[in-house]
Amino acid sequence: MSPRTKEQNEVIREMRMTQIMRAAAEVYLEKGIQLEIRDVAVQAELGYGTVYHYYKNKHMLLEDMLWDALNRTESALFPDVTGDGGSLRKAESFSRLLLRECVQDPSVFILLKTVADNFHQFPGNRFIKLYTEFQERIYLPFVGMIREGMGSSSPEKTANLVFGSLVGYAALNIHHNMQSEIDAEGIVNMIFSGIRPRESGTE
Amino acid sequence: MSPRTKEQNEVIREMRMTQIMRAAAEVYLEKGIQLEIRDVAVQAELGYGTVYHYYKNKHMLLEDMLWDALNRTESALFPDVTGDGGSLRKAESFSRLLLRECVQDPSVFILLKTVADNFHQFPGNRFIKLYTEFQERIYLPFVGMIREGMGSSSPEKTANLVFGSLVGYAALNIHHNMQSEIDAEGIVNMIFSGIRPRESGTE
Amino acid sequence: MSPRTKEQNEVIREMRMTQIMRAAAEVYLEKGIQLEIRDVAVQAELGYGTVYHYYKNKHMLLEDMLWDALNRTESALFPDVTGDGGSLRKAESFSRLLLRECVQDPSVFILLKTVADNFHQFPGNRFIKLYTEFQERIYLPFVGMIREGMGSSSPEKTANLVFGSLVGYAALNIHHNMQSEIDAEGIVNMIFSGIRPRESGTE
Amino acid sequence: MSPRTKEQNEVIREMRMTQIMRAAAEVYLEKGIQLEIRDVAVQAELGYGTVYHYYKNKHMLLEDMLWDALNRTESALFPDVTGDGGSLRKAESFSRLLLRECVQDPSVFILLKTVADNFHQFPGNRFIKLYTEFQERIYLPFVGMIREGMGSSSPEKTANLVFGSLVGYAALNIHHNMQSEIDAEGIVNMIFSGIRPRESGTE
DNA sequence: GATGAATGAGACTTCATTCAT
DNA sequence: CATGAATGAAGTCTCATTCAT
Repeated sequence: MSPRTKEQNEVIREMRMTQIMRAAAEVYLEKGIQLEIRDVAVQAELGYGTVYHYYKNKHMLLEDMLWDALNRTESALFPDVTGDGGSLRKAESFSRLLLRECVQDPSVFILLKTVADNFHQFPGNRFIKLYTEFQERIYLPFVGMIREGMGSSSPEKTANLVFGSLVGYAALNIHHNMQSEIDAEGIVNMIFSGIRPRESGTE
Repeated sequence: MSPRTKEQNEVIREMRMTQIMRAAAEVYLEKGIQLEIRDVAVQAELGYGTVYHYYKNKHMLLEDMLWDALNRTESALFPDVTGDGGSLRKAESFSRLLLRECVQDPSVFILLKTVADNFHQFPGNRFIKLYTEFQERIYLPFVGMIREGMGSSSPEKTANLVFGSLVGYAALNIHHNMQSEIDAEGIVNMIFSGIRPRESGTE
Repeated sequence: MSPRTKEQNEVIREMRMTQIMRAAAEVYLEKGIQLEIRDVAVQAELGYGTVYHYYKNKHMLLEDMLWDALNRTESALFPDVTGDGGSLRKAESFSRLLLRECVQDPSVFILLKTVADNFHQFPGNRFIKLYTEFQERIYLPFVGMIREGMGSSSPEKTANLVFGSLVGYAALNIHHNMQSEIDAEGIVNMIFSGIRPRESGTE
Repeated sequence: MSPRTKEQNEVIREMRMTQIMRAAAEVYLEKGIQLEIRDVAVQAELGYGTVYHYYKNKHMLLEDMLWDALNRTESALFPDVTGDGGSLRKAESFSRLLLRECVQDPSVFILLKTVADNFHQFPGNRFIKLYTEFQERIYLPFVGMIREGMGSSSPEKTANLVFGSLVGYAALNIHHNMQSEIDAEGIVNMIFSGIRPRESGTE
């Protein structure tokens, strides 16, 4: 009866959802949590009914977008990070990659900012699971690197400091349309030269 | 003739408006731009009609709150900053004070975050004037200190870096209810040790 | 205890109420039924609390204003009208005076227009009494003049025709700020030359 | 691809908007400018959300209703008017048609009354354009007929007189639920016999 | 799968009115 | 008497969501 096979439909489905999430991220960048489904539909060049065809409601869409971003963040970070070198080097590399992802992928930026802001202004506790997973899959590994690399007594504080700075810096540039100016190398060097333990001896 | 004198009324007005702005800042911290006038009224322990007695609408209230914060920020920074010492010292001092204001005064935090985010998610261009004044009265002086202190070729980039980091760090802590953990001294030292030009000579 | 005698207070009271009604008429001319008590207060150069000191609510104020206008209309018309001459002459004279009152006294105009519009858009049936009295004291006498003057089979229809025309003409001019252009003589002549029974034969 | 074609949707839109405007005119007749969107929706047998689906707000709805009435007024008048006969005959015919339209089509009546009242009580200057067009398309042609027909030195005054009278007469009858009594022939004869220049000589 | 017509919950805002001073 | 601070009922409007096609 159907002129399309199941597989074809599956492909369309996949495509549409990606298209919608991408649009949502772009609109979110502009309007924040106040984004309207209608805006998303316009941005995606779809009717707004179509958005509802794929997402039961606004929050499911945002949630899906953020889960997707979490997955992509993880894949972007870990192949490269888990490598050689001292742990602090890893943390630096991790930070650099994070920043680069932010610039390239709006939804990754949104994820990080949203986590940094503790999902304030997101209603309900729909996002607790997402937050927990972010902690486990992204934040705690990062804290680990810092701990190992510095022997710091409170690696969480340091991690927060780095994480907050990175996200704040990214936000400032992105919201002022200066993505291109973001100097991942520079800021990461700065931050880490600031936190790196004073080399003993000759100072 | 008049039951209350003009002065008495003026005092009441002043008081109420401050009370309302304070309440608004607190609610904003929790709900962001989605704050409802009803919440503000509840927080201020007033009927919501009273809020409308003083502010024509939500945005006028927020605007007034931010102007007020701008004034307080300025007064908090400059008496102390314009002092002795090298310019970089001044910039450090400035940063430290900024962070402390953020912690003590929610509306200052909101101002800084809002400026950093370029008023994205604030509708219309009601806030251009505020932004311009912030630039003139807070940001440019800060850029000046950096320029003098570092001879950097792009003090703006450095200022953005510092400013973004400070605000990002503050946001992360405030939104996770860790104001008390904010280590103004620590983060400012870190940032400035990161940007301070390498001392030539013996290193 | 009171520094003013009862009489003095009575005088003030009288004065204030007139002042308020006058202001109300002026505002009504501009904003219609949507007039706000605050506007009236501004126009009367009083605090809006003061208006409420004299009038329990908006509708009582309007009602009082219209009753007042009714009384003034009656006194303006009848001394002069009940005179000599044929009844049609009286009706003409009546019409002319009516129009002149309209121009000089906004609240008379409002009364006539409101009656012509059957108090549509006035809520409730607060105004039935006023309407009835208007009929008895102004409209029916006028119908009587027409009946006598024309021997018409339906003097009401003719009266409506005249009354509607007068009010419509007045409204058009007043709302276009052309009170000064109102040519009472002209329009009344026109209307009455139109309704006057054709004089037969020898003229 | 599309479930309903663009054309189908266009037809629905057109229908609904007409339905809503018609309902609005009916409600306006009863409540005037104080009409509520809810009443309009009830009258149109639609949810009030649907009204907002088509009209951004109350004033846009009224504006559209009046533009529509202007167009219909024009089409009703001119095919028949631009005909044979002396200009005064045309003006009479024009007046008769105008009055008939008023009776049959509430929104035409509202348009004429609103214009006569110079949009007093309509807020803002949203309606200037409409007023101007009314002048050009309806009023000035009418003034022209009068000028030609009478050689009057001030055809505008005469036109105002006629127009004001017609609208006032219509208003009185309509607001007293006496549409059926409106005697277009009669009042038009009356008015024009009143303004027609006395035939010199032989009468 | 794709769409926009239809809808009402709920937020926003106005403004009449009360009342303490 | 005179006033404006305070208030919430009631209207305006937005926007997420449902659903017929």
